[in-house]
Amino acid sequence: MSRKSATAPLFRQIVDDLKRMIVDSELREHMALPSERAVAESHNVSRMTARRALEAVEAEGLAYSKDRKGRFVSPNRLDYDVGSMANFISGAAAKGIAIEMELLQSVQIEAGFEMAEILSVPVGTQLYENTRLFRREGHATFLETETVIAYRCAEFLPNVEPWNTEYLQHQRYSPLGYTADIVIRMRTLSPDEAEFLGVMPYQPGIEQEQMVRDTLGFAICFSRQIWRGEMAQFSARAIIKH
Amino acid sequence: MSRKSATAPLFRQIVDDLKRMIVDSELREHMALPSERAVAESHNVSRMTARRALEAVEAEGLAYSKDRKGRFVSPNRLDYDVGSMANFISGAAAKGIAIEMELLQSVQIEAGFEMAEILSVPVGTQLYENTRLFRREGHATFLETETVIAYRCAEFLPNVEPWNTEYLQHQRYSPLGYTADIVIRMRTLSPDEAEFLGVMPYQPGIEQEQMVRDTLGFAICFSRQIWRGEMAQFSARAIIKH
DNA sequence: CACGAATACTGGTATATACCAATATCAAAT
DNA sequence: ATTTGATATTGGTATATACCAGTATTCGTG
Repeated sequence: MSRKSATAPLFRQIVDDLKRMIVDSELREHMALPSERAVAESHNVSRMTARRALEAVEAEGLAYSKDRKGRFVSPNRLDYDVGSMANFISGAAAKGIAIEMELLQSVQIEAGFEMAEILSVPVGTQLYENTRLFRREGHATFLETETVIAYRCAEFLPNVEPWNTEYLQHQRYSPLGYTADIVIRMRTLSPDEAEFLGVMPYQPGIEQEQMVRDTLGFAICFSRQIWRGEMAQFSARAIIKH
Repeated sequence: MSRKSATAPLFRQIVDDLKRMIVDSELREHMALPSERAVAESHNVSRMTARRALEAVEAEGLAYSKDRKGRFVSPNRLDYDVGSMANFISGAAAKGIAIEMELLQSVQIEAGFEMAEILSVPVGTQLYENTRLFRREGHATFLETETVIAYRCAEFLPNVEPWNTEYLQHQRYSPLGYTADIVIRMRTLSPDEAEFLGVMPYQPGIEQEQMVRDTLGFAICFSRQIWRGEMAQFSARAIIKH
């Protein structure tokens, strides 16, 4: 209401110009946007105003920034089908999308209070914690931390030494489950997460939690993903309960 | 990396102060945060720096702003269980959460190219389009636009005159379906949407699309929700396909 | 040619200032 | 008691300036 009667703010006009350049494909994926100073000069505004425009484009998910390097056009979203997460990577491959997975850390820990609560196990239970970074065409997309109950791991994979790093780099435990309770919400990235994902800290992203259970409903593992907001898209099929 | 070795930026320290005030419950839901000028004075910084801090708190979803009124503490998230959306309102009521639904618009239109594509019907097919605003304790939370194929509506509700506004105000067509294909992603709010939701335009929010089908897989209706980002939380149960 | 230093450029932070338009408050006039 | 109008406060926009710390390039030296 109200202000829309007046002319649009200067920086919004610049945003529109920049967006037009992107949708018209003058600028392609991962190409650099003009710098703050360049926009300031070309549009005859102060650098702060140019900055606001570029930040707005970033906030809309059309661009991402690398500290002191510049701003770049965001690639298309990556769809994550929560119903076929067991073969997420091969599913994407079938659509011609190559997903790279990097194992960042794999440690054995004891359940603290919070994780014991989540997994319904006693405090001190042995757990495996695996952190993986997923990229698409070299572009970091989301980060996953998976927490598996150790003895359940042996139960499902009797032939595999669970501490086999080679194995962990190519497989995930999630496929072992039968149901997954999923929660999706928006939140800002911590500085640590932002660093791995190559974005500025405190940018909004999307968090997805999965509680994976067996057919009897007993917990197997819990995983938490944090996605770059502009890259995330989740799809699912729900059976409507009447 | 890099900068974290140095001391944190001034505005981040202020953000931490404000966040502490919120989590320590010095400030409760919907209470006003200190104004930009007040923060500037109390922390001995320029107004622009105070503003950056308050905007960051807003970006993190802990506060929302009303133009020229101030910034206020965000309420808790509202969970939307996509598996029981047929009785979303009564489900929330069972948890002690009162959801108010307001019918903003209800029109009969003909399918354009895009919607015809989505619903797999010929261009020109009669459709009902209903727009509803959902609030919790008077606080706008999400906006829904539902597009129903008119003749399917009569099929499922033979006893109800579909153009009965009274009915539309209290019921939704979605429950008529059996499966729903759901897509969730983050995007910024258009100025129109922002106005209905009472937030500043171009703030990030979460969009949820639902394609509701009958048991044979034929389309019944398509609905699109846009949520205030800090209010949104989606939960679902997936059956893992092997 | 290879290396390293100087240089230009980038975004991030921070201040000071100015004006606008919407809102809220409160006192004066009716 | 109600309306009106002045005033203070709010966030939104915009400029000009300054400095910092990484990054990329270039150019001269060995």
